[in-house]
Order: sequence, then structure tokens, then C-alpha cells
Amino acid sequence: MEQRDGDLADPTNLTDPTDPSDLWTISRLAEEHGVTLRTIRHYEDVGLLSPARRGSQRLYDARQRIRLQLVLRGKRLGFSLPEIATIVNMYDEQPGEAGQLRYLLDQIEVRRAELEQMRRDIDETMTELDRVAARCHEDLARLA
Amino acid sequence: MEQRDGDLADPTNLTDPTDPSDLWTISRLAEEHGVTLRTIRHYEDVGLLSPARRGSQRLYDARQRIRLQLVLRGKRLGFSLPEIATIVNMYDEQPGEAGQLRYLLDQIEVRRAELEQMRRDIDETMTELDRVAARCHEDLARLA
DNA sequence: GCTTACGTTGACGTAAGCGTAAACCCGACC
DNA sequence: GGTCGGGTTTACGCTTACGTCAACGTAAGC
Repeated sequence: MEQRDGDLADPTNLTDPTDPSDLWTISRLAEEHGVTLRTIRHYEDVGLLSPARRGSQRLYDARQRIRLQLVLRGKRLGFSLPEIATIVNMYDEQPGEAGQLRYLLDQIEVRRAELEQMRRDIDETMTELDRVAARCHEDLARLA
Repeated sequence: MEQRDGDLADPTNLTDPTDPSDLWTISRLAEEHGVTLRTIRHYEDVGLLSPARRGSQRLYDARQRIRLQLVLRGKRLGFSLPEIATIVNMYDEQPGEAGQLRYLLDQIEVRRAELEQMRRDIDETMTELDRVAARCHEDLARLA
């Protein structure tokens, strides 16, 4: 964005009353996280992000940026976007009433159980990868 | 399967020359692992399983059963079926030549890195879930 | 006022991972 | 010999998570 370069060259920031160091355009956000614009817009379509707007242009503040990072972490963990939505929305849920809170605690337990299962799966896979690697090294030594 | 029940009721095993305790039909295998027949056949379509046949009927031995379990573990970890294929095939690769072996070791390192990233993601998610849970308990206490 | 860079909204395309009939075979039982 | 309860194949359908145009707005610089 040449406009942001302009801002950097203009410490008085006459071009934009808001502090641009706390705001990201969709391109910068995408590039920073190694995803496409389409992906970010898609996350907005399904309610995972809700950036501010200047006219029609999307502007992402620190909070939206964090949400994106939470989404991407969820993806690395193999969760679907709806699942990620429930998880991410846990983080900024209002106190609410007792029933809600108990339901939320239930959900947390569900997720925790899933994550612990994943941890076990990872450990098992790791040790098996080690075994395969060891066999590889043996075979290599035998060939030398 | 009434045929297997028959086997159990017939210790002399006259109905089947092979030892059925080491062989699974597709239904038993599916039920045991909580997946559908369609899923198991699909895994065969994409080359993840290759059961023996008695006529047209699929028969799974211990080795195929293990492979299915590896596939399902890969799925729980969020890997795609093609990714799972490369991982699973590592386990019963023939020694091969040096170049192959080095490539395999490379792949193992790639997977290991992914798994370690997942481990970090899990840890972070866990601590955040803990924080949310703690806040929930506070709010509940405040309501009481 | 034209270009260029960046943004926007549809809307259709696609690959993966199965679901879901439809139509058939085959051995067992009554 | 019909009719179960299993099995089989073929094939089209569906959902998710975006990719990929197409057509357009808008602000900046020459």
C-alpha cells in the first residue's frame, strides 16, 4: 500500500486521523499470515471475522488480527470452521447466566478431551516415525 | 455375521479352513472402529487398504486392520487422505536405495515438524481454555 | 483524465471425503 | 423356492473450504 508507505514517510500522519499502526488492510493481513484475500473474506462470510469499514474497505484492528490467528491455529489443528467458530467465540463471550456458563464449561471439557486425544495420537505417531527413521539409518549404514 | 457366530459355536471350525479369529469382514471391521462400510471401501479406492478376497468378499487380516487404525489416527490429526497415504506407506517401505532412504528421512522430518507445531498449538489452546474456564467459574461464583 | 494499484461484490468451479440409492449376487434358513 | 442378511459394484449427490474469474469502485500519481 503506497498510502501506508506515505504514512511512514509522514510522521505527522496528516493523511489519516486514526493511527494506522494499529490497523491492517486485507492485503497486509493476508500477506502477514500467508493466506489469500479470498480466505479472509470467506472467514468473514462465515462469521469468524467482522472488520470495521472505511467506506467499503475492510480495516482490521488488533482484535480482529488476533481472531484470525486463532482461526489459523484451529485450522492447523484440523478443526472445521464451524468448530473453530464455537471455540473462538468462547474467548469473548459475555458472562451470561448460569445455564450458559455451565454449557460453556461442558464445551470446554469436550474440546479439552479432543486435544488430549490428539496429544496421544501425536506421541504415538512420533515414536513410530522414530522407529522408521532408525530403520532408515540402519539400511543406509548397511549400504555404505 | 451369523457365519462368525457359527464359527464361535463350532470350535472345530469346519466352515472355514483359515483361522477366522485373524480375519475380519468389512462389517465387523467398520463396527469395531465406528466407521461406515462406505468409508472403508473408499479407503480401498484411494489405495489406503487392500484386503484379501474370498470370491468378491473382502477379508481383512491383522495387517490391514492396523493400517485402518493408522489411517483413522491420521484423520484425527487432521491429515488429508493423500498425506496419510505417504505416512502410512512409510511404515512398510522396502529398504530401497540410498536416495530413496534419504528422501524418506526428509519426509519424516517434515512430518515431525508438523506434529511439533501441532503440539505447540494444542498447548496454547489448552492454556487459553483454562483461562476461559477459570473466568466461567468466577462468574458462576459471583452469581451464587 | 488516464493509468495503476488496491479494493469491492457476486457467482460459478473444484477437490476431498464420504452419503446414499439402485441393482445385483450368494449362502442360509424355513 | 422364496426371502432373509449379509456382501458387491456403479454412480450420482452433497458439503466444506476455498479458487477463480468478471465487472466494478476508488484513491494516488503523472
